[in-house]
Formats: sequence, C-alpha cells, structure tokens
Amino acid sequence: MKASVLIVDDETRMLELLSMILKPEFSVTVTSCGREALRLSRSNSFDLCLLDIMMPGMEGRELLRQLRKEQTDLPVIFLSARSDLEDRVEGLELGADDYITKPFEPMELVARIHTVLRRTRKRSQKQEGLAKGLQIDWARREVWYDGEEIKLTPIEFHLLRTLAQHPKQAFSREQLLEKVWGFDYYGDARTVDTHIKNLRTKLRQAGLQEEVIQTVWGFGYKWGAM
Amino acid sequence: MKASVLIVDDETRMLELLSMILKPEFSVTVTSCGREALRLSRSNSFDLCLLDIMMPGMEGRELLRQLRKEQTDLPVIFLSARSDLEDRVEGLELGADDYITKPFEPMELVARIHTVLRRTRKRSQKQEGLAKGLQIDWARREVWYDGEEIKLTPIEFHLLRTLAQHPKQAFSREQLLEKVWGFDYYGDARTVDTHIKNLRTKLRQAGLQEEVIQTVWGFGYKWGAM
DNA sequence: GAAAATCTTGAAGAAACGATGAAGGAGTTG
DNA sequence: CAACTCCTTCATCGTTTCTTCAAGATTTTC
Repeated sequence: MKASVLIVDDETRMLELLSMILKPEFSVTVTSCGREALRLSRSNSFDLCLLDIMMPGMEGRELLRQLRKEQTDLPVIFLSARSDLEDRVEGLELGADDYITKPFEPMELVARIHTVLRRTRKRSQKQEGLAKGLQIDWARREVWYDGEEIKLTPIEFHLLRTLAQHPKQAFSREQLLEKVWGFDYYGDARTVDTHIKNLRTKLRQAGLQEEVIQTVWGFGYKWGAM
Repeated sequence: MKASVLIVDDETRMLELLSMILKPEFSVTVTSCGREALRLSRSNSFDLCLLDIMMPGMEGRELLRQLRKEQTDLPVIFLSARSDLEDRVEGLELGADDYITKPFEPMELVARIHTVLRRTRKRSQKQEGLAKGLQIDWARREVWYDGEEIKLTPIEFHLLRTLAQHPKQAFSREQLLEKVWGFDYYGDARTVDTHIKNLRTKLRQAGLQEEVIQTVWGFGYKWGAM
C-alpha cells in the first residue's frame, strides 16, 4: 500500500509539479491553503506532510506549530526556496523531520521522503502498539492513560510490560512467573491471578474500559488490545 | 571579547585551514584527538565546538554523546565530508546545533557559527530543564537556589548532575553506582539511599519545597522536576 | 448442575525505603 | 605528622508499601 502524502504549497504550479513527481510512488493529496491543510490532517490520516515554509497568510512555520499540537506524530518535511540557515534550523527546531531547498532533484525528493518515512515508522508504531491512549514509558517507569499517570507496583509494571510487549500472545502462569519473577522463583502460580486482578482494577479505575488483559481459560493471560 | 571555539578534526590540514579561517573572528583551540577534546572541554569553557563527524577511533558522534553528558550547554556544529541525510539527521538528533558539509565557503562557516552562537546564547543563560529557580553551574561545580549556594559534596554533586541531566528518567541504584561511583565500584547499593537522603535534606533546607528527587519504588530514583 | 478454573478479599509477613548514628577514610591545616 | 574536619560507608531500626497465599464467591465448561 502506498504511503499517503499531504502537500501544502501556495503556488499551484509547484503543487502540480510535486504532485506529478510523487504520484507514482505515493498517494497524494494537495492543498494551497493552510487552514485546509489543518482540516485535512484532522479528518484524514496521512503518513507524511510536505510543507512550503514560505506561504502567505498562515505561514508554513505557523502551520507546522499547529500541526505539532494536533498531530504530534505526523512527519513533516519543510520545503523552501531559500537555503537560509535560519529557516532550516528553525524548521528542525519546530519539529520538522527534514528540510529540502528548491530547486531540488525529483529523485532526491522521493528518496528523502522514503528515508523520513522509514525513520519515523517506528515512532508511530511504538505509540500505537498498545491500547488506544495507553502509553508506557519504560525509561521513566511510568504508565499513562488519558493524561493521567497510573501508579503501578514493580510486579504490576513488569507484568504489564511483558504482556503488552507481545500483544495477543498467550502466557501461562508459569511463563509469567519465569519472566516477571525470575527463573528461580518458586511459589504459588495463583499469585499471578492476584496481580492480574490488581492491574485490571487500576487500568479500569484510570478509565480504560476495554479489557486489555484477557483470560485464556485453562492456560493463562494475554494482552488483547491491538 | 572574542567567542572561544574548540575545533576537533583528525586531519591536521583541515585543522590548519579551519584555524586560519576562524582566527580573525574567534579565539581558536584545536585538537585532533577525541579524548583530548573531552579533557579540554572540561578544563576550559568554550562557547562553541566545531566537530568532524568522521573521525577514527572515537567517532564524532560518540564524542558528541560524551560532550552532551558532561557539557550539556556547549553548542556543537557538526562537520562532514558527506552530505548524507542520515548523518545530518542523526547529528541533529544527538543534539548538534547545526550541520555543515565540506566543502564549505569560509564566509558561510563564519556566518553559521555566529548564528548558532546568537541562537544558543539564551540557552546557556537560561539553564533549562531543572527545577524552577535551581541553577547548576557544571563548570564551577556550584549549585544555587534562590540566590544562595547549596554546598554539595563531590558525590552529591555528581548524583544531582546525573539525575538532573536526564529529567524523568528512572535510574536504578546500580546504574547510579556505575555512573557516579564508576563501573568498578563494588559496595552496598543502599549507600545511594544515604546520599539521596542527604541531597534531599540540603535541597529542602535551601528552600526547595518541590520533591525534585523522586523515589521509583522497587527500582531507584529519578529527577521529577520539569 | 457438577466440576474445574478463575476472581475477589483480606490479613500476615516480607521487602523496600527513610532516618540516624557510628566507624573509618580522605584530605587539610597548623 | 598529628590533630582536625569533612566525607563516605554501612548497620540498624521504625515505617511504609508491596507480595503472598488461603478461603470463599463467582464464572466457565462440559
């Protein structure tokens, strides 16, 4: 399936040119209006946005700022007539993923889009990989849902991590004991049940309605979301 | 007063060239060795570092990583023979402030250095990423809060630095032992607790109410502010 | 509807943390 | 070089938090 690209430029001639170059490789949507671009990005789900920095009215950088607020994960490539350093640096600071100056080689443009897509693919997958809106930050040891942190104990955290890292995969209690508690742990396997229950309670209290931890009857548990 | 620039490149011919170009405008120090560069950056206080990304031994990007650990505020401009996008993106992701490809125009190089200096001047004054009002001067090894200096012991300072340079990131006691005490230290991990406690006490006595050092139960500690 | 498995509850006790203080080491000063 | 101060380490104790497991309630399966 082709990646979808949103192109924003005020010059219609440039829009046509870009569209022509990218059509063979990507699914292209074009617009010359910043507001229209925002609206499109809200209703559609683009893989990438190609954005002219020099636009009258709502400038490219302002549009990027707005996009970053709403579509935090949408990769953006800036396009500019000038090869001005300030522009480039500012663009990258605002969160653009790359910067291309006109005139450009058609082949290079396509290549760069592919590069950015490859580089950002992980990013967008990583955040989705869990239940909608549930975010797990391993480095910070934090779990967030809907803007609220869910405080977990060490075992709960490890349990969540083990399950969520392998969505849909069923784990027996013994496997979980080994992975979470350690291979040398000896104890009642039903202890797992208690922690699963507590985890479920905490997730539910945080507002997560979906049953993300599913019971595999006669066996164990699995992560059900996504 | 001229701004001081540290130039790191393994090719002596390039060093001479760069030095010649920049001498009229900046106070220049050169080295062709990564370790030497680290040492220099510790003892001197440079305004900017010009760094070749393609260096044998300790590579440019590794050096940048080290620099970022120790001299969080030192602006860095990457220099590369290739105009490779990956390089550029990686450099900027690692925290480089700009990226210049060889060959370059002498005038352009000077201009870019000025631009980065202007842009980063605020940063070094602002001291971002810490608790409100808490200032840490890495070069002077001083910590200030609300106009008063907080006297810290070496371990306390190093501990504070490690935590504060990575806000929100959770560190286990073992990680802290390795980073602060050294990889070859063997001793009770709970020694960390004592120093954390002393640090907290000193920060509290200085008037810092916020709990900037948070306990990560069953794991370690993290810097909680910002 | 009985058997088996899971879910819930609660209380004992295990583990982790914070605080204190003493012993010993490092570095400094007279 | 001895006395002093400051720093580091670690053992200990009280407190908080987490884990475990047993027992009864509930659900699922056949």
